[in-house]
Amino acid sequence: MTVSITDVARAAGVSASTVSRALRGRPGVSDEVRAQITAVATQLGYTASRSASSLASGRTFTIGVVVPYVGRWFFGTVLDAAEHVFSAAGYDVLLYNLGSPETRKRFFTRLPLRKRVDAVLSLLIPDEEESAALRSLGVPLASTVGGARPGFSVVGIDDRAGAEHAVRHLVNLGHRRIGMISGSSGEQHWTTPVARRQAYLDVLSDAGIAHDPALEADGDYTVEGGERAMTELLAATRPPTAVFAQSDEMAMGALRALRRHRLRVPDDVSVVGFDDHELSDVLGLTTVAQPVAGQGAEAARLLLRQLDEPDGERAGHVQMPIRLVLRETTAPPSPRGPQ
Amino acid sequence: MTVSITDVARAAGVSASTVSRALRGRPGVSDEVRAQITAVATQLGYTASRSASSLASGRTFTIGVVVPYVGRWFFGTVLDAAEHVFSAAGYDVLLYNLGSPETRKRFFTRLPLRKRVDAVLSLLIPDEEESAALRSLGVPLASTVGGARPGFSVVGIDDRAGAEHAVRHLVNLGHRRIGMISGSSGEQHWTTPVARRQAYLDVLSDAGIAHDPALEADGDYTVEGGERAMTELLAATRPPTAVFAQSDEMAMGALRALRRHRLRVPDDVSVVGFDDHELSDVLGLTTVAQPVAGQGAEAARLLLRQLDEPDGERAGHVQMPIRLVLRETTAPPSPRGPQ
DNA sequence: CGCTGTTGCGCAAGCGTTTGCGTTCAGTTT
DNA sequence: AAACTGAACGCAAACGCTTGCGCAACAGCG
Repeated sequence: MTVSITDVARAAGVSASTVSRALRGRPGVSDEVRAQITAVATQLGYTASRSASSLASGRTFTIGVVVPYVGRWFFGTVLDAAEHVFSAAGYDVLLYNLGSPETRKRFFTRLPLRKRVDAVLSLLIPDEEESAALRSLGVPLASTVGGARPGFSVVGIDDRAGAEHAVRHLVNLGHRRIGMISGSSGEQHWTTPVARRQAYLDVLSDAGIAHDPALEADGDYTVEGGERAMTELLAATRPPTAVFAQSDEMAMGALRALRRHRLRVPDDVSVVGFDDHELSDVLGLTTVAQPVAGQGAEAARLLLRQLDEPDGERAGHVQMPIRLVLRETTAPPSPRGPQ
Repeated sequence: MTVSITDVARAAGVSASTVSRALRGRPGVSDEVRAQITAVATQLGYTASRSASSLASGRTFTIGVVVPYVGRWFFGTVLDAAEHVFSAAGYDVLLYNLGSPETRKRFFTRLPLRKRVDAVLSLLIPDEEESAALRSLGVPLASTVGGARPGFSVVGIDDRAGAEHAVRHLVNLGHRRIGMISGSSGEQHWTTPVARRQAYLDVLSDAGIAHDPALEADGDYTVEGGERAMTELLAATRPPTAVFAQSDEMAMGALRALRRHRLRVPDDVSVVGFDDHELSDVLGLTTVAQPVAGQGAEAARLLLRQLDEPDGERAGHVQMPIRLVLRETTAPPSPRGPQ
């Protein structure tokens, strides 16, 4: 039925061990024999059984990638880039999409990737317990999206600096009433929203602007959430003349809410986002750009490096650059204020 | 080091075969013994090695999913939904991201998923040769995105009807000069762009409108391509008063081009897209909605069904519903025309 | 010309499961 | 009471690779 290594061995007139060594570039095979074997193998359409070879060798040549939502632009883009790096290095990727709390819980208790992967890339921030579970796999770990944990290589950005850029930009334009649409504060161990908020507070304080809690709203990192949050902010006694959204998706929701309220952007209200979503350019959204695909690729490379040098087990930590991208949703405040 | 089936067997005072049968719910084990074994197994944190069990049984309990670009909204969403169905059924998914022609070629010649998967879901349209390669795997096959091929279950939509809705809507509004931004016509075997274009031609002809080749441009299914295409159309001697873009992403590019040309939408030019991208709502884009996640889930279910009934090998064919979603980018043509 | 190194290859023992078949034994049937 | 059931379980042979070790053959050295 399906051609095995002994078929190749027989056809080439050698032993199975020699075929194995020849095909994987191991030493101990003369050049002529190796050439002959590869010829026979390709002619027979032979591919080594991954199950068998990983059972025998202990290496699986596959990487587990866990993601909260593959469908979301950010994660899809990171995954895309990481997958390219992995597959170029001969690794397959096993994808786990852990959107709902139940799947997530089930995943971490049953740990389906035990003995199935050589490394794990996590695009979600594991809590203390989850990261312990991952560490118990005994393989190199990496995660994007900040949230350093012991045993993990992490690649991320300086959230604080990014948010500072965004808010300072608004301050520099002359805004004094600056709102913020924050990410979900649901997960405590997830530092990004906290860091960005702190930057917001710091910049305001530096500029001598009193912090008004009525100018903060939670947008849950989604378009709809951003729309809701913006609507809330507009309902404040003295609505903001500018808002900083902690993600572009929320900023887009904000734009939508503003349009529904017949407010002009940036004439009435300025908006600045965070991420540089692929469609932010289309919308003309001013935002803090971070290298999303770059982070995925870098994290993948970090893992591969750890796989190559099993002794130098040191988990890396890479900080990627950010920059403020000026587009068309920010401008000085209108002299007559919003409305 | 890591706990194996014999460890469990020893701890439970039974043989490995009994452990295997007990844990997988096979008959031939008394209830008490089974309970005892499961208790011991969970207490020891035992998970069966996938490599070993698939080597022995031939079943891998993993599904291969091949995708052109995980990063793109459409594919990411389909994948997301499919993954949920698979993982709920106890299957893992092995992801192959085949963006570039080289990776794609390498994938199909080396076929890394030979003996690695129980089924394959393809989100790209394989050409004759590629689909033959997939068939040679001897496992159930399914694909979304139309393009029926022998041996494949396919779930898709009525592209023709969808495009007809879109174009007829523009005709009904009173437009006579209707442009089209089409998808890449690069791949011949890929029927979607052809079907949508045919619908466009038919509706025009039904309405007694002469077809003007200058009103067609290729947008390559990307935002940038859509922008370029719209720019081309606007450079025509008599530019269109409305355009039908074969995807929302291209429509968004078109919106961008229009804004750059200081043209108002829908006052000067109407735009209708196709897909109902998650951000189309934000942009107020009128479009033909198709159930994207639904298609992924349905395709996954089709595959699982084939895996369950290996005798009833019949490949299914599912057509999902579409509908025109009216938003804010379409209106009757302005009396004074564009410009 | 014996001796030690290399080099190239085959042998066989795993790797951790699954599964067909054989055995045991309690419970039925004559 | 002997013979006959099944049910419950163990034995051992796969599954298709990898890899440590052994063994030739042959080179280079004194």
